[in-house]
Amino acid sequence: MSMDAVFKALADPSRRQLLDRLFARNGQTLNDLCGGLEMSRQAVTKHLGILEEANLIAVQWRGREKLHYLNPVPIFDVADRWIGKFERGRLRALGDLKKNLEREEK
Amino acid sequence: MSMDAVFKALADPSRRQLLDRLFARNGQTLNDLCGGLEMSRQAVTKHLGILEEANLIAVQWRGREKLHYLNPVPIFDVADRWIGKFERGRLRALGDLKKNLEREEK
DNA sequence: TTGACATGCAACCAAATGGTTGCATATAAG
DNA sequence: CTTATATGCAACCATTTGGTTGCATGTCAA
Repeated sequence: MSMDAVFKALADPSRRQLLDRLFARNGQTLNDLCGGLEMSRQAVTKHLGILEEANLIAVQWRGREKLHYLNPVPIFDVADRWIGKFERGRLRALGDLKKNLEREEK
Repeated sequence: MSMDAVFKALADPSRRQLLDRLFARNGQTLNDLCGGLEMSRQAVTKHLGILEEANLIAVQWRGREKLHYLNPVPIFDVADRWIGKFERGRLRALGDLKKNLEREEK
């Protein structure tokens, strides 16, 4: 459950779209998730594999159907551990930038 | 200032490392940022270009030196607009998953 | 049992990515 | 002016990535 895998998984718009679809309706099958998309089923399979690898979706077999469930915990972790740091530094960094630009204008 | 560019920029560990370095000390030159790294200056230049493209760093010329400043605003935006949605759905999704697993155990 | 359906696996391909090297340009310093 | 320093630009290269197609496997239903 490396953070790098999560970042990489989120980097692709198709994968973010799949997460969006699962967010809208959880527990969809592979075929469900393929519906209306322009890529082939195999392309979706690969994307889902990468999301699964990053632990962003959990999978459950029901007979011949594979149900996909959104797991937003890694997203939460990334936001908390990594993005949170930058948010905390946000005002400071903007302050530096502003100060520097002001210095430059003199 | 597309969100896709931000996601893509954050996907690479070298670029996240560069942001970390700027977070530690803001306003470094290209040469500063190259120090101690294993890649060539040109590789760093390319990474900085991508970060700049994503508006994650702001640049300021001082003579022949290019100063780089961290801009965490796009990170904040991504966390707010996109990740925030999933955080809000976090408990719900986990509830679904748990409920489903329980159903399965019966 | 047989056929339809849901998914997996593997080979292959084009394009994007991350990196290098060599050379050019502009600014600072002696 | 000359030289060293800081950066940019462009060509090139190997690997990864996102996608395809074809075929195999497993499960449900008639």
